[in-house]
Amino acid sequence: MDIDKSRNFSDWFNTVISDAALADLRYNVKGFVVFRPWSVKSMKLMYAAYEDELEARGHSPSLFPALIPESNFKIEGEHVEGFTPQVFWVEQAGGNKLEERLAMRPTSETAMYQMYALWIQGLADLPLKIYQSCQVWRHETKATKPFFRSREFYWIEAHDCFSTEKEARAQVKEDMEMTEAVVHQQFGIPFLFCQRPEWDKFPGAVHTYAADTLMPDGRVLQLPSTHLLGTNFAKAFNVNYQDEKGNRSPVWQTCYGPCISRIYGAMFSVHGDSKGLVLPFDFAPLQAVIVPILGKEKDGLAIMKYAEEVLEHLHKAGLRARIDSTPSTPGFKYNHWELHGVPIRIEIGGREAEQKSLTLVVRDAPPKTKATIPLASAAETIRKEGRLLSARLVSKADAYFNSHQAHAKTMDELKAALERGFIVRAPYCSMEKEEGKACADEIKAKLVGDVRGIKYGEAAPAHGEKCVQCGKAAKHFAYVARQY
RNA sequence: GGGGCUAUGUGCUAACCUGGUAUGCUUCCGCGUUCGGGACGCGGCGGUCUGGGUUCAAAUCCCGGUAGCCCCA
Repeated sequence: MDIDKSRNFSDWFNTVISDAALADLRYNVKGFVVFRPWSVKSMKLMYAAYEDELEARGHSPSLFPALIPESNFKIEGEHVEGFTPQVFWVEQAGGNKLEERLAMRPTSETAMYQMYALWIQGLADLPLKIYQSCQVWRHETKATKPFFRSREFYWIEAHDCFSTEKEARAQVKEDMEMTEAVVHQQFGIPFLFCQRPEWDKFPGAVHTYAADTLMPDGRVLQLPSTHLLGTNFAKAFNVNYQDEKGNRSPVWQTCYGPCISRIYGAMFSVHGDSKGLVLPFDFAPLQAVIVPILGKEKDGLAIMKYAEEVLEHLHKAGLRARIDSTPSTPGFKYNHWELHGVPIRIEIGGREAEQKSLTLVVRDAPPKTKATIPLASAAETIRKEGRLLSARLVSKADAYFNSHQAHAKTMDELKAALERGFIVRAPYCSMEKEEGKACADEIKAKLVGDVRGIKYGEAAPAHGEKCVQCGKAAKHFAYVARQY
């Protein structure tokens, strides 16, 4: 495809979606896209990795209904206010108007917590840690973008209840650790965890922490967020437990929402190159593709027979592999599978069949880098090369992310860094709504930059630091970036 | 949320200004020759987003709808 994603990311993104058949954007409802097999296979692997991580940390799967009665939806005040503008409503069934309209869940707090109220009686029922993998619907801004911001998306939401604030805060921290373990270490996507400003929290939450990653066009994209809900929802939905003294108290809650379809978009955007997708070995639908080079008719049969033997060897080792025996020429297939991000290509012609060897090409290798290896150790070598490829992707992505960070003391410095596509740290007056929002609005209006919040765990600035915008004493270092 | 641009077969595109038989490439199907970095020949299938208006006549002009892309908030 040959498009430089750092020069024209939008063009690269749309081309790769269409050429690698990740999604079909021709479905005729705005903001809704058809996800095609090549992206879905990867997303299923990503779901599985995430679900394993959640279950290893004590979460259990459930499935809640997609429709939420309006009366449930309206129980928690801030939540209603925040989400109502985005809700799709079901108002009719079979031509009859419903007595009460039903919200298509934009998120499931109001579906799940009324059930939690029934399930939780005492300390023995806590902690309760439940997740579901599902799709949700939000009537987003008209600037929809496949994978990044669509009106229907596929995610996991984990909703946890505890008897103490301390445990809930520990859960928020664990959510961040899971994000590191999965999104960064496995998917290879670096990010910065920010505590969002008071004016930019999840509706109904006490605190919101969200992972921001950086796209090749210099805009940040929010990946998983985790929220300390406090006892707001528990009080509204009567999710109470009886403590040792016999008192009924509301539970402390957290929720965590990694959006797989968006993370997948971030993953291929971060790792892709001018030839197309580059996928981490563990999340590629195909880990190795065998391209037979048939030559003259009489050799053809022997070559195909040997290719089958190689495939069987790889399948026995548990690798996802196939032979591309379509009639196209080898050169066409090389380009085709590079576009699709298959990590390892195996070329098998007359020479390989004779020597019982195979020629190996790794997706991110410099042009014309090929190695010939013996069949006996092929699966082992492919696994090793796959691991190395994934590791290179993480370090390349980290290097890019780390080299696009800046510090600004003045609005001019901030402006310059934002224009270069950086995430910028700057001293900032306050994350409280009354004191700090005006500066964020100014920064948005003047510099098209968004105040993303403060970095989790980072120390406050020394005395004497002044807010980059208003010049008042800075309580925080804020992180500012252009956002999706 | 505001604005701009656009919609012709699977995809890209010509014709649109100046109304009159819809162009070429690609994909796809068939046959044959090919195969170590995007092969080729011959034959075939397939199209004016949608609703209304103007007109003898609409891909073309006008109005609405829907969808897409881009810019701004």
